[in-house]
Amino acid sequence: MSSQPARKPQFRLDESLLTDLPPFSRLDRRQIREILDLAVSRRHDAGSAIFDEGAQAERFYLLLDGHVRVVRITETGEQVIALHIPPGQLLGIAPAIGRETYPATAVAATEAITLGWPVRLWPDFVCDYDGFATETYKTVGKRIGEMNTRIMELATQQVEQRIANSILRLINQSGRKTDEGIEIAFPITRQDLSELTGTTLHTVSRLLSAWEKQGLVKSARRKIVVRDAHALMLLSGAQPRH
DNA sequence: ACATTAATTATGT
DNA sequence: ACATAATTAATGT
Repeated sequence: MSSQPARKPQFRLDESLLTDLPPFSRLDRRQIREILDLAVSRRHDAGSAIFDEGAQAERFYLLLDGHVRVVRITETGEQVIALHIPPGQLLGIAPAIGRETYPATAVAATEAITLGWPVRLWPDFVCDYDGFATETYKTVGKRIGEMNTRIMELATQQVEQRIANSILRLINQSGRKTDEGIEIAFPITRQDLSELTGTTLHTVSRLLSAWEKQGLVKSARRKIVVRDAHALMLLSGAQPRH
């Protein structure tokens, strides 16, 4: 149930793991080697926490494989999902926003592989590695932007539109094409979707059932396939550009 | 226009 | 067999 202990890779990690990822794509082979040799790789079981809200931020991570959801818990024990992180992105980058503790909990949505570095290396990364700072601040900006629009949706849109919008974002960021349509690439429950959109799992269930009858989506346990993204867009209340 | 409650059924280990 | 997930209807705000 819990994750494996952190360890130095007993075999050298291959440089190709990082060369195509935006924060590192401007670096030469030698620099990537340095970075990999400083990293600790770690495997996380699905459902296990990678780090906890409020804990001292000791490391920042790169998600090599798998999907992660970032979650906050309210006083009353209810969960709210802040966002999902697809493979290839940084997470736990508390130092980037001037924090010493993690602002939220990161849970592996699937089995996940991370690379981790001590936060004290952050300043070195920022000044030694060309493009690292600008790229990471770009992703921070994107995430803030996404959370921002979700706040707007929560305040103004109806449940149906919020769910449609969330599903559309999920297939944009983590969609995988199948013969049936575009599938959300990690397991997601009605409960998850309700925690993402501020509603109940019952309402999500009813809506998905209705959409399924109309051929908009096809869903099974912990799985959602979008068959008609365009129709979902129409439901989402997005303004068609004139 | 939604939540809540509750009962029932399906699905994966 | 058991826990988790999903459906459905009825009722409440």
